[in-house]
Amino acid sequence: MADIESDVERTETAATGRRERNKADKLRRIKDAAYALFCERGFDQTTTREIARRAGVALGTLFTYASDKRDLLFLVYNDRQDELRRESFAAIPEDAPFVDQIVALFAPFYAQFASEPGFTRDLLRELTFYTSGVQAPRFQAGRQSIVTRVRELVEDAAADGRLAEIDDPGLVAEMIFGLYQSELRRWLAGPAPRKADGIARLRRVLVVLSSGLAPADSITGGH
Amino acid sequence: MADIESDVERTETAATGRRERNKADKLRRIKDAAYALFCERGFDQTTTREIARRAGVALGTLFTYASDKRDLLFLVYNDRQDELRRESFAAIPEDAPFVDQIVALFAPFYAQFASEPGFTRDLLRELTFYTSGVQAPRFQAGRQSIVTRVRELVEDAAADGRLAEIDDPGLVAEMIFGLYQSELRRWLAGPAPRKADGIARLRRVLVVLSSGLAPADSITGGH
DNA sequence: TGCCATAAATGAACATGTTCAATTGTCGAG
DNA sequence: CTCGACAATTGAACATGTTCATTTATGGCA
Repeated sequence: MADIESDVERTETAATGRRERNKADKLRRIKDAAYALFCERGFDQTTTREIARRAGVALGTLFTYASDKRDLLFLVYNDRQDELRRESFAAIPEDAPFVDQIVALFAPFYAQFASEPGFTRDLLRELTFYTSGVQAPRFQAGRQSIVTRVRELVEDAAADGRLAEIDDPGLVAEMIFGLYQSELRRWLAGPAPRKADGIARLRRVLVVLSSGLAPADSITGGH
Repeated sequence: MADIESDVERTETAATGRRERNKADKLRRIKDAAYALFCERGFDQTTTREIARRAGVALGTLFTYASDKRDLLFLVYNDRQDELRRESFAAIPEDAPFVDQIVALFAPFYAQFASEPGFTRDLLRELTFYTSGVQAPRFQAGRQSIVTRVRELVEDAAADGRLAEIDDPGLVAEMIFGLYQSELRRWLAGPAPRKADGIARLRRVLVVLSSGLAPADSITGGH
């Protein structure tokens, strides 16, 4: 038995010990099981026992990786949020119209959410005032960094004249993020949200908002 | 026994039968107990058994008045929402600046929510994609009627020149409601939200939005 | 008044989230 | 290799939302 384990150990990454590797494996299996079941059945209809069974761990093990069932949702989503954030930050075109930049920033989220609308609905419900779980700080930090990126875009656009002077870029960034969220909710309230529809509505909303943010001459020029 | 019951019946409102009156009494007690406990302990920490005990009914009786625990939240809130809506519609000043009208519309909600921030947080979480419960249609209808009132205010303001021409008043109304909601969430994320702070921020947000909605001359005139 | 049909209420039984004392597995020291 | 210390895992026990067969209360009728 000791020989076999030694063999396995050698074929795996040598740097990490067995304990560490077992933990990582279990975490991976738990995340996969939870995500699959949340998508298949929805958050409320998924039981923690079923997640544990599919992950091949005991029921209690779940609660050493997440503080509670809600936290499992964010254990799963936080990884995805990081990917999406990287992807979306990378997709922002430089020197493009402000609205195009914001749309490009949010587009990857729409793409992901359209593929799993049920999961996203549950997420949007559970993230409301979610601060207690172990995964909460990481989630909230990720979200904050998106708002910060929006603020930077506002500041840059104001600096080079694509937008008018902005008194409070932070306030505007939070307004844009708030509008994005409410659009997301409306979009997901329908039965089968399509990315193109969501993006189109978001653009219209941003155009209405921009009218007030654009330089004065661009407004008077438009009429 | 029959005599006593007859006496009671005569002293009460004669129009309704005993069965109907009993139901109304129970419903009242259930609403009161649920609201009190949701406020005291929060939604998650309140047990249905405790609500039933305080209301003086059996556990199962709760579920003849609400489809589930979440529905109890809206059984309680729907009455309040109706009051708040009446109050807020009545408080809208005519021929006042558009932003003042919107602020007046939402002010009663801020007042109520400031008095029970915990209850409101739970409500904001649970109302997300809430459509299954018996109380859901009434709640969603009430909410829709607020959006409709906002749209009317937009249309009226556009008609008499307090705002610029609006292509899609419905879209603008939904934007305003969306901004109100996101402001509410931010306001309630703090420890002890004060009405004046929430209203002040809402006003600032509406002013930023209005810049784009105002007639062109009022913008160029401002600078 | 006595009786039946039906609405309403009941709480035991079940399903599922969560805890925690007991067990098992891992690592480093000798 | 063996052992002790500690980290990780386990699942039985408990707490609480929900269901439903049974019981109780009510109103109409003879």
